[in-house]
Amino acid sequence: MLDDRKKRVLQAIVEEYIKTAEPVSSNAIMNLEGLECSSATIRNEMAELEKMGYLEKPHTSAGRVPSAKGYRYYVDELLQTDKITLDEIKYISDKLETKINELEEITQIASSTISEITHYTTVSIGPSSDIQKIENIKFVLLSSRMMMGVILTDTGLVKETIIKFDEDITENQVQTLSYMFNNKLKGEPITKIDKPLEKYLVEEMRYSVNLIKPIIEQMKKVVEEESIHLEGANRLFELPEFNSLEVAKNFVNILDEKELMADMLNTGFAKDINVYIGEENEKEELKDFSIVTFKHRIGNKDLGTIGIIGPKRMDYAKVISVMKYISKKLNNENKDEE
Amino acid sequence: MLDDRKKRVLQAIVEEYIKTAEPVSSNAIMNLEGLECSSATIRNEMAELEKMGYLEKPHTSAGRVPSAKGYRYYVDELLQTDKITLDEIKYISDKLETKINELEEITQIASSTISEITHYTTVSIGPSSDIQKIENIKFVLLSSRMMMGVILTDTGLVKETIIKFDEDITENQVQTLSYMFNNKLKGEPITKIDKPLEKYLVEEMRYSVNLIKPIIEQMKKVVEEESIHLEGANRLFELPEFNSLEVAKNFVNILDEKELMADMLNTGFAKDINVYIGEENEKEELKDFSIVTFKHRIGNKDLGTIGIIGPKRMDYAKVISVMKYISKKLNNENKDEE
DNA sequence: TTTTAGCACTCTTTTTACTTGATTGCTAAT
DNA sequence: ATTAGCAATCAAGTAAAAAGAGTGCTAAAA
Repeated sequence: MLDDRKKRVLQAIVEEYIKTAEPVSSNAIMNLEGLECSSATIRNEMAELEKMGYLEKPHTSAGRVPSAKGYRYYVDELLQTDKITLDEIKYISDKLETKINELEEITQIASSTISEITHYTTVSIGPSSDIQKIENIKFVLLSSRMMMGVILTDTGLVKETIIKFDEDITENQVQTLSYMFNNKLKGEPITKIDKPLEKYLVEEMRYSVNLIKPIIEQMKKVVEEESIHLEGANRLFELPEFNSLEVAKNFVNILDEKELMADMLNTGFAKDINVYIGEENEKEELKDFSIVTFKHRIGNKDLGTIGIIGPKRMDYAKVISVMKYISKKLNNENKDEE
Repeated sequence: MLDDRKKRVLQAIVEEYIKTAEPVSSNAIMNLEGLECSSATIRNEMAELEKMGYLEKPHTSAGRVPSAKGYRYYVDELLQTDKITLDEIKYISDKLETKINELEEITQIASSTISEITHYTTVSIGPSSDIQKIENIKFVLLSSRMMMGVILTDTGLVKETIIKFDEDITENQVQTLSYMFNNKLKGEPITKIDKPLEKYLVEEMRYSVNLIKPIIEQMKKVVEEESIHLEGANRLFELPEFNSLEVAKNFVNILDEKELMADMLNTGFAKDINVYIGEENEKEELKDFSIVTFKHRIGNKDLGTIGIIGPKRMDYAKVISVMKYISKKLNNENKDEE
């Protein structure tokens, strides 16, 4: 265990480094609250913290930088999650009060708000398809060979897609299809829309394959589609660590690989807010970054997951404070919706 | 006017510079076809071309680089638009033959194909809303206070949106609304969905404002929404000019400002393919880049506009060749759709 | 025993000077 | 009109030197 002064030194170094991105010297943090002693004393503490693995030295004559272990300790033990100003509270409230028509919009609004306040990049993704159940399916005839399929899920999400046929269809057929699909699928998980269902409908129920096949194919596609939303990709370029072109390129590549991100955000979590610091990320490409994931919900209705990507020296306190506030806000505002 | 050898020298320099991104020396282009003379002779021609404003020198002991005027002359007079290989033709054909469900998809497929072949970034945008007419409007009840509105336009586009109400609505009301909106709007430009219409429906036709207002608001929003699609944002980072962080940051900022791009692509064009070289771009932010816009269509059905963003030394010949081929292909393949 | 002042030592960063190499522009010969 | 030859120019690369920041250790003070 760390004694109180060591904790204070570690905290000061992490916070200073988050602010400046420069290795922190003993001079820089002396005389901070709780550290009213000489730089020599602090140097001694720093040397010990380094020996214990919480700090690192880029080279002999530089200051100290937190190690992954150091950040981890900071996040787990030292972090204060009320680092949010009145202005920020006002800003978030305003944003969340915008009139919302689709639940997906909440995720996007939350996502962009977080990006704006923290100045990091955010990625958001809807609730994963395996947990969603079908509440209602509708088909609408649009023109002689085209109809629209709409799925309403129990999480309040609406997924729609256009389906084209190679032959003309009638309003009557559409009605029958609506009725039949509803009957068959209401209450089932959306992943039920799949090949076996197609087979069943064609072979057992004797529906025309020309009709069923395009429907299943297209609906399956839309159901599986992860709609990934990115916010503030340019923000990270303001950070000094992005002065290395190496890192910058790396980052742009990460953003381009959407599956990677979707993967990240869908990994099973113990808690609603999870922090992955540098090397803790499973993916090699992410080891220079930290990621905080935030599964947000109203009541027990899963709305999706938001991921914040920033440098390892991300302002964890700010990020987590904002998330907690949004979470609270969502659940107060919308209590009546439950 | 430039004499033949000057044209040849200018062309050689532009093409060499496009290939290498290094200032071109007199040595590098001598002995190319049509330039069988000494480097001294070429130096004389280069000096003259510089005096006329077609070339520039980064510094005394460097080779020459084309000026904006040089590129412009090259694009207008020297460019050959059949610079497309058999492999590329095959690749494009394959891509365009994918089964397509929505017209919007064509634009995206064309856009990504162009990006893949040229290695530049592309931005695409659907047809501008002022030219589209309403072919059909449908409303579908989703749940007691929620319905979906679907607009089918004459360009084959489908725009849909979710509309929420503060009070319960019945299947009957939805039917009436469907009928009425269709009656009123069929054949009208989609921009007709606007405040005045709301006013008319509420005040003259005596519809409930609680019903009409959310509909108009939401439909107006979805109609005005420009869906911008980006492809290959990371490709530009392979180019040597992106080794300057300055330029890289600038580029990421451009990508983030979607309105800027939409603006660019919607600016009135004389021709279907337009080239804007560096400073010719109206927006300050774009002066280090060149942009080629491509308005593509099937018959006279406007499908949208694709913009290619690349460095000033973009391979104009390749880009324009690909566009012309796609344009031809679209109109042959889909002739029967007309 | 803990804290602190003092100072030599280390290593990066910045500065300066020097060398190399590519390319031009000019002159004079072809 | 073309070309060979060569001095002049300037970026880019290399090496050495100086400056600066921060530590770690020692010995004295609290």
